[in-house]
Amino acid sequence: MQQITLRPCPPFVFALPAAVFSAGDPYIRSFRRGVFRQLLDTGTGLVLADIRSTGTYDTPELSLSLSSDYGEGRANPQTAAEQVAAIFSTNDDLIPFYRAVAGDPVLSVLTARLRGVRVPVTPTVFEALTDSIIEQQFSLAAARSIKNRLIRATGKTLSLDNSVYYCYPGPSVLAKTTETTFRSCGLTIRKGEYIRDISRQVVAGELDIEGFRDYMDTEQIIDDLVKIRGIGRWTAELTILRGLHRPDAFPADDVGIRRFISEFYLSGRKITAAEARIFSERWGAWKGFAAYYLEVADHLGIDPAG
DNA sequence: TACCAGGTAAAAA
DNA sequence: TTTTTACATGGT
Repeated sequence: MQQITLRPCPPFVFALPAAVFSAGDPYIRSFRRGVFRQLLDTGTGLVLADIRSTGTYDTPELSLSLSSDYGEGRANPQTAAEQVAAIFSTNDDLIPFYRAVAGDPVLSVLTARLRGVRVPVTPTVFEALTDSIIEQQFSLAAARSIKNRLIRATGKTLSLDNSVYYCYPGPSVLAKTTETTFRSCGLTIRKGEYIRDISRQVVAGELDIEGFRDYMDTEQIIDDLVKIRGIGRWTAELTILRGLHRPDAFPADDVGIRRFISEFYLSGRKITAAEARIFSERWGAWKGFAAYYLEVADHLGIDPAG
């Protein structure tokens, strides 16, 4: 057991995002009694991370308890801490975002109500990409169920205190996952092919997904991603928002995002993806974060007019 | 019980 | 070139 302390950039809230995005399977990801728990793959070993908030809103502090069944020093605790920092976006400075949308009638209310909330981020770009493929077309509830089954079927495991925890499978595992396994988890045969083909390209060194972090231009990343079979613009933009954590990635094709704009700004009038893309320009380089705040507000039933 | 839900590629027209 | 269709599970 090792203890590490993270000091997020204020303002920071922990409980709300942790609660909203716990997985529905406590052995994959859970949030109970103030403790967020997830198994992380550091590359040199698996680490079960227990994360709790020990600071305040303006002087935030996250305390990590890292457990492993590997010998001391095998799994790198610093890598685990970096993954936790990524998941909770602890290094985000939200103030420029809040300043940019201060004149927006809806977001000025939401950023006050949700002050400190960050877009949840996956430890790897690969995870964001496979997540997004699984979520294509389906309701999020259905996608989550399928995702959890895939993690249980293929993810590495760690046994601690008579419990078995599962972590998200990497490309080396998914490259070898059979059609039968994908299908038994509820994926379409087609989606199984997408994920397996992408994983094989990553393993073969033909595709450097994590390397997209180094690209300067978001549009260039979208152009490169949509060349891959199974990835359309929606998947590319969602991946860039959740995996690369770019504030300007805005999945305009998303029916949810279009619904939020419709409900919050247009008295329910439906809009097309093209209209949503134009609408989002009012949020400039922060349109991705803006969309996420609308999503959380919708999820929590917050009425920006009330 | 139906029917729809945070797309995409491939087939058909 | 543009328009349809198949896909698959969970919620209502």
